[in-house]
Amino acid sequence: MREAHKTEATEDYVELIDDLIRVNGEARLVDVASRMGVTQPTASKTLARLQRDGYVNSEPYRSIFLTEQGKELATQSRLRHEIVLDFLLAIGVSRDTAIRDSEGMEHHVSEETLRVFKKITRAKIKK
Amino acid sequence: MREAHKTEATEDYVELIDDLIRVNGEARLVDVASRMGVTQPTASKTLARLQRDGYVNSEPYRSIFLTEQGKELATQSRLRHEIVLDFLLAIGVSRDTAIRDSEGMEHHVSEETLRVFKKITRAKIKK
DNA sequence: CCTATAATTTAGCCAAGGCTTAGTTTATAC
DNA sequence: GTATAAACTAAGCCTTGGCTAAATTATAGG
Repeated sequence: MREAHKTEATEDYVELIDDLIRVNGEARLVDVASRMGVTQPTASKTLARLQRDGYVNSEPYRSIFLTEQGKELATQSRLRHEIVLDFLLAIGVSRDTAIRDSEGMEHHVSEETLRVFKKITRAKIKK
Repeated sequence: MREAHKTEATEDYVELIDDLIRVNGEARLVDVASRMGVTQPTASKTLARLQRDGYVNSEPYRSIFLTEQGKELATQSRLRHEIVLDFLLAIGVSRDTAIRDSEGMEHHVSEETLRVFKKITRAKIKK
C-alpha cells in the first residue's frame, strides 16, 4: 500500500477505541467490530496486530486498552480529524457528509493543508 | 477494505494510463510501475486484474490501452482530481503539497463536497 | 449453581497488493 | 544479423484485511 495507507487502519482503530473508552468507559471487541463495520473475527485479528505493534493491550476475553503509544496516536489522529470535520462544516458541507468525508480525508491531509484549513475555519467562524 | 478504498487502486491506474497516453502517446508497463512507485511485477499483476475487470486491454509485451469503461473511469477520476487540486491551490496550499494531498483526497470526497469545493474555487478566482 | 446466551477466539479460506528471483521476449546498437 | 540490454512475464512468497464455521469462555437468570 502507498504511504498514507499503511497506518490508516491503525489510526482508525485507536481513534475508535479511544472514543469507546471515553463514551462507554471501556472498549469491547463487539463494539469495535460493529463500529468498524466488520465481523468480530476480523476486528479480533486486527487488534492482535495492533497489540503486536504496541498500540493496544488486552487479555483474552477482556476489554481493550490503549498503550501510551496508542493514546498518543489516537490523540493526534482525533485532532486531525476534528480539524478536517470543522473545516468541512465551516465551508458549508452538511453535517452527515462532513462526518463521512472527514473520516476518509483525515489520512491524506498534510500538515500544511491542515494549517490552511484551521485558518479558514477560524475566519469563517469569525471570532 | 472500506468502501472508498475498493476502487482506489483502479482509479489511480486508469488515471495514470490515461495521462501516459496523452503525454507519451502510449502507456508502457515500465512507466506505469515507476510512476506508481512499485516494481514491474507488481504493476503487471495489477494490470492483469484491471484487464480481468474490463478496464484495460493489452497483449503480452505490448503497451496498455484503456477500454471504454476504463476511459470513462479515468475521465471521471481526473475531473474529481482536478476539482480537489484547484480547490487546494485556490485556498492557498502550495503547489507541491496540493498535488500530493489531492491524490489521496480525491477518493474520499463526496459529490456534495466537490460541489462546495467548486463553488469556493470559482469565488476565489473571481471570474 | 447451573444453564443458556453472548462475547471472544481459533482455524481455515480468499483476494489484493507488495516483494524478489529467474526466465523470456523485444528492441537496440554495433 | 546477431549480441546485449531493456522490458516484460512467471513463479513463489509475504502481509493485510476480509469472510464463515466452529470451539471456547464469560455472564446473567432462574
